[in-house]
This record gives sequence, structure tokens and C-alpha cells, in this order.
Amino acid sequence: MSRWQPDASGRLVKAALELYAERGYEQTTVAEIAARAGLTERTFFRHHADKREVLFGGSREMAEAFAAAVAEAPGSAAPIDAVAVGLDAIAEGFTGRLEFVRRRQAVIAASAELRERELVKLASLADALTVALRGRGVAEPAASLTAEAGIAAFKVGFARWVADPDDGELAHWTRDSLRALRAATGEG
Amino acid sequence: MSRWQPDASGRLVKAALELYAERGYEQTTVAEIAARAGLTERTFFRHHADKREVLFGGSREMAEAFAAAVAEAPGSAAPIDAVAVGLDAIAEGFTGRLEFVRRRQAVIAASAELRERELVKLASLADALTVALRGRGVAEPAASLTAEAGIAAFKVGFARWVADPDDGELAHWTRDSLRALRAATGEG
DNA sequence: ACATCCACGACAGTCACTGACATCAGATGC
DNA sequence: GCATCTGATGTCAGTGACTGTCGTGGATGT
Repeated sequence: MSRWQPDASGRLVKAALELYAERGYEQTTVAEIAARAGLTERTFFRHHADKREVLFGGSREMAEAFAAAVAEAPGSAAPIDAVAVGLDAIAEGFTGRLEFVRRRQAVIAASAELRERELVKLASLADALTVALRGRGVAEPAASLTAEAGIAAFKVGFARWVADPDDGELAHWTRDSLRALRAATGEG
Repeated sequence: MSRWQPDASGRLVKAALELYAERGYEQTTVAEIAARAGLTERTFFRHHADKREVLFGGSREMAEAFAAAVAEAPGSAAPIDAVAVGLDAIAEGFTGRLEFVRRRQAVIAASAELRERELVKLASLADALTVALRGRGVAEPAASLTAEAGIAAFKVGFARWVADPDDGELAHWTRDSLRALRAATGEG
């Protein structure tokens, strides 16, 4: 048998989410998280950059999937429609994970530091989206602005999905949010 | 004469900006900032919540001015046009401060922690804007989405203003960014 | 068998941030 | 004038996030 229990990183994530939920983010020390995962504090920092980042694993993959979907959208699609394709792709990655997401969002909402880090992840998403749009030939500042609009739709749609008592589909909410955004900013 | 030199908070801001520019945010300790301002580390934390916040004074006032302008926009104005009024109000507060803003933004751009905090300030701005729009009778999710769109226009317009070699007006860039955003997301 | 690898533990250190208490020039009340 | 109070600052002793360095011992390849 192996020298250590498997999935140290995942155990740390699980322990952190539990402890943040039980006693709050600020009242939890990294040493406590590591102890619950059967590891030491030093090992926590080998797997996760800091005490906040432990809740945001996979966000890079999400940005990559977003960018890939936007890049592969039909060449004839308008920038905002390519963004819509990307939103659908992201939403797909959340199917069946609503309960986990709800617990995670409750923890994030309760901590200013975690909310701050969440904004960084959304900004990274916006950056990846901007790059993908520029790859489609969209010039600045349209690329950045369309990306920001798409992230706004994602942000609001995500919040509505998490808050909705019914267990619906994230894509439903992001699509509706994008539609509402276009209506609210519409030139007509 | 008074017991202490005046404007301790302002001296700390000045010292921090200088040191962050000279040797970088991470390579600067709070004790060094305090020493340059002729104060102690403990006093730094009496005036500024943390090492990042020292560069973001006045952001609450900005959010309040934004919200006030939106609230006072003509009742007949569409939500997005009320936002445009608010953007003009904010822009006015930056007139004549371009050089200071450029130095400050260069420092922020060089530090992940400072960029993270900047996102919080933009999010606070978005929250204040959302509240102001709701005060105008705009329902959700339109209020949040219109607010996010307005902040996106501000963010991009601000970046263009700072990057522009000519010393133009911020309002010029925020207006154009809002126009471009509406064109990019337009339903037509 | 033997060397190599590498995830982890152990330990010491820096620094952001906090709480508690002391200090003392100037404002205030009489 | 004098005592008293006020409040911005100094001092000091913490806690805890994060880092650099070195040691350890099962696993792995030859």
C-alpha cells in the first residue's frame, strides 16, 4: 500500500469547506484544515496557494472551456452570440452540482475575503473571454466590453440559479440574464 | 503648535504610493510606510484597514456620488441613460487628476493583491448603482444587469483614459465605452 | 540490491494585523 | 490658573498566514 492516503488536495478542499461552513472562514486556521485532512499546514500550502484559493480549484479549466467554446462558435455568429455559446458550455459544467455549489456559495457569501477572491475568478473569466473574442477578430474596445457583458450575464444568472428554490438548469438562467441584459442596454 | 504633524492619513497614503512604486507592493512592509510618514506601524492600521486599502481611499464617496447622480437623473430617463448620467458625475471627480491616477494605476497593475482589491471597489460601485436603479423603480434582474453594464463601461473607459497618451477627459471615454457596449450587445 | 524520486513532515523565520495599556499636548470646565 | 478630560499616538505582546530549507522513508526503475 502506498505511503500516504490518496487525493491530499481533495481532502484539503473538503476539510476547508466543512470548517468554513461550521465555524466561519476567519475562525478557521489553516492548521485546523490540514489536521482534519490528516496533513500538516505546510502541505496545505503545497497544494493550495492560500487559504482562499482552496475553494476555487478548477476555475482555470472553466475559463479554458469558456474560451474554447467561444472560439469554436460558428464564424458567422455575432460576438455576443459567440459569448452565449460560451455561457452554455460553462453552464453544462455545473449540471448536477447545484447542492455542492449552494453550500460553497453560502460560505463565500459569508466572507469578504472569499467574495474578493471570487471577483478575481470572474475577472479571469472575463480576460479569457476577451482573448477568445479577439481571436475571432473582434477589435477593442468591443472585445472587452462584450466580454464584460457576458460575465455580467453569467454572474447574475448564476446567482439566480443558486437562489432559485427549484432545481433548474444554470443555462436557463444565464440565457435569460443575457437576454435581459440586451434588452436593458438595447439601443432601440 | 500641535502635538503631531497634520494629515497623518494622507502622509501614509503618499508614503505607501511612493514605496509601492519604488520597490513594489510585496517588497514594502507596513513598518516602512509608517516610518516614511513619521509614524508607527500601529498607527498605520488605525487609519487604513489594511496594506491594500491605503490606495483606495475615497471610493465610498465615489459610489455615493454615483448613486446620487443616478437618483437625480430625470424620471423619464431609461435606466441605462440614468447610468450614463452617473458615469458623467463620476468622471467629473477625476478631472485634473490624471497624472496621480496614472501613477496609482501603474502600482495597482503591478500587484495581484492590489488588482484584487480594485475589483472589490468596482463591485461596490456596482452594488451602489444597483440600489440606485432599484430606487428608480427598476426591477431585478434588470437593475443588477444594467448596473453591471454601466460598471463595465466605466472600467473599460477608465482604462482607455489612463492609457491614452493625450490628456483627455474621462467622460469622453466612458461615454464612448457605453456607446460601444450598447452597440455590441444591441438587439438589432 | 541499489540509487533515485518525491510527497510529506519538521522547524525556523517574516510580516500583516489585533488587543491592551501607557502617554501627553491641548481643549474644556470651574 | 488649575484640575480634568480627550484623543491621537506609542509600546508591547501576541496570533496566524505564508515561505525557505532540510530531513525522511515508501515507491519506482534498472
